[in-house]
Amino acid sequence: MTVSRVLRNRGDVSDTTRTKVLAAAKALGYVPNKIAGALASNRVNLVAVIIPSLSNMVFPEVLTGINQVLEDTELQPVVGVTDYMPEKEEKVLYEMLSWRPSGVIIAGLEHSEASRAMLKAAGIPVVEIMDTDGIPIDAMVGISHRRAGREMASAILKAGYRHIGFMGTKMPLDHRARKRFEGFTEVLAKNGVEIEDRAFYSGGSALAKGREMTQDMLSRSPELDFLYYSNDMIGAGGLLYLLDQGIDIPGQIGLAGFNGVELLQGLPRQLATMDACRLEIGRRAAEIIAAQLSDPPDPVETKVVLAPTIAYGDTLKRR
Amino acid sequence: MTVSRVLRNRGDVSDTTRTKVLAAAKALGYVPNKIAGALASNRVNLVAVIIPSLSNMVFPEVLTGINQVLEDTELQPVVGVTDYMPEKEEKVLYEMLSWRPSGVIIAGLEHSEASRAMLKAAGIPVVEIMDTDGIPIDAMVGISHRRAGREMASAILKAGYRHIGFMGTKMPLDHRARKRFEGFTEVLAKNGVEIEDRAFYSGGSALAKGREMTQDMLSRSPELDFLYYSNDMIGAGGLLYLLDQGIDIPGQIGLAGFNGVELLQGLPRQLATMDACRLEIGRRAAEIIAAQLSDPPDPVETKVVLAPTIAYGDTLKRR
DNA sequence: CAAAGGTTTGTTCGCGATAACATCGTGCCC
DNA sequence: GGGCACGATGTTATCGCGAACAAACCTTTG
Repeated sequence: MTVSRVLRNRGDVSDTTRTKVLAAAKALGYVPNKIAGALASNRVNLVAVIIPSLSNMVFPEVLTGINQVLEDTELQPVVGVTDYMPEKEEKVLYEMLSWRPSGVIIAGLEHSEASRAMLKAAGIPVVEIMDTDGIPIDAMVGISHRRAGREMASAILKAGYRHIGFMGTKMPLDHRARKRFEGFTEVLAKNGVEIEDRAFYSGGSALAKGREMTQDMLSRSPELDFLYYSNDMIGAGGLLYLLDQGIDIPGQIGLAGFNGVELLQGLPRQLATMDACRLEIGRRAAEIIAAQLSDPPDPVETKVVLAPTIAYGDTLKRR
Repeated sequence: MTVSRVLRNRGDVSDTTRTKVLAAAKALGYVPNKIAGALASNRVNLVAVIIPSLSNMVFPEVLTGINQVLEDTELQPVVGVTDYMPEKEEKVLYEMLSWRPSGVIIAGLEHSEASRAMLKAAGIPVVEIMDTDGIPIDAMVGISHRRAGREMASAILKAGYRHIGFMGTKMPLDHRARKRFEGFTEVLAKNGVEIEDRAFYSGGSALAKGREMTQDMLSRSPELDFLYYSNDMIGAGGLLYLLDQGIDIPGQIGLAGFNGVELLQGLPRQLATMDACRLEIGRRAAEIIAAQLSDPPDPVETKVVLAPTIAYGDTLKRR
């Protein structure tokens, strides 16, 4: 018991025994068994973080934000990846919950019935992140992707572009991309504009795909004067292709992506994009979890809607 | 006990009771407590994966390889990030080991004395990955970065370049980058060539840094005819800059990076690089863990040295 | 129909820690 | 010097499950 107290820094232990215990622990290479500790204390201090993908640049940045905040607490994030598949999300969630984490941060607002039931039944703080177009189970932090789509559409129309092509990923289950697209077309429709060509890809190097798709689309639909990409990577590919071709950007053709990835800063031109507030989302989500778990719970805003900001860069005319 | 048997699919249970149990579990939303299970059975089925960074594109790919293999087993990876800091590695390792994982996959061969002691004392399979220039604690999978550096140097010299500049990250603790550099300079030295200029960066967008640094270096040392970058991202930045400047590549200046990232496929020119076998490393490491944990342990090769292959691309003359 | 043997279900104990409470010492005060 | 308070240390029960063994229940067979 004294050893336990020393190693957890809890309760009074005299300095002499404390040092003796620490010395012995070191000599023996003793590593406490958190499994037993967690069982006995009913406290786990793990936060399950469930995201669709790691190979995306956007989620690692969210993780960074989460880490930054949790580092100052005793909480530790544990990451699970769903590959955008609801069944896998369900499985990962089940696995995670069976470790009885202290909280859950999960991407998106769309989950299977079973997943929602598990989250509700878990009796722990749940923060749904990235997206705010929907009703959260508990807390949420994100941006409105519908609004992001709408704002980009407005900016494009205001700049005078009228013949718009769209390129995105072939991901029916990426609800956020879908919502952006919906918001985008909604504003276009209100202004009597329709998307004139579209293309979707899956797999491969996004940059290379952006190139190819742009080439294909322009040869198919040479009248286009604007290309909207569902992410910056393919947008960057398109940009590089158009620059190669000596096309006037943003005069002849305008371009925009989404995400505000750091990569863009190194391109010959700055691609117009919209910041998805990834780091901030991670931080705020972690803060909500931490606040709800502190004793007594700190009051926090549990429905956080961040405002994505448009970056015009060099590929979208301004008026 | 019968419930336990049903939920773990272990032991004989009649179909009638099995269905009854499953129905009840579902109705109650019962999620078994793995903490208690792990404590009782002394089996955890977690594999600790300890890597320096997630924002790098190289480690996510290793993780993908690990995932691919572990998905077919009952093992589950748990990721810890060290930010290239030995103290943090030590801390993360300690935290991880206190959950008593079934195996450890850890990047690099260089660890603090304490970390090595913990790994040895843990009594579980340990696979050190990425690098093979050194002596592993237990198993290792990777490439020789020294050799990678040497081979690139040979290729560059063979192509006739003699005035070489180097750009890399300011990371004294990235041992693999260091070893590549050592191998590189070693071959140069043998051929009476020295690196004529060098620059290091930290933080920021690698692509943008590649641009800036290349510009600076060439204005400082205009006589250079080859630029060797410690990673593809800054190499790509340099490439884009030089193309902007209308410089003849690979005639006037040759370029090479390292890693073989997918990104490169979308660039206007293919940057010369060397594949680090990231996916393969992840897969092999996971296979070693899985094999050693199967009962009885499958025999596997525990010292796997993969051969990095050079890709000449369009930025390195061939002869 | 009893014994044997297999299948299914139940009991007990312990995993390694912590919570809660109990005990031991020491110093202080009246 | 006795009583008390408080800090330091020790005891016991418990967390939820699985291992190992025990018991109950079937089925088969001579």
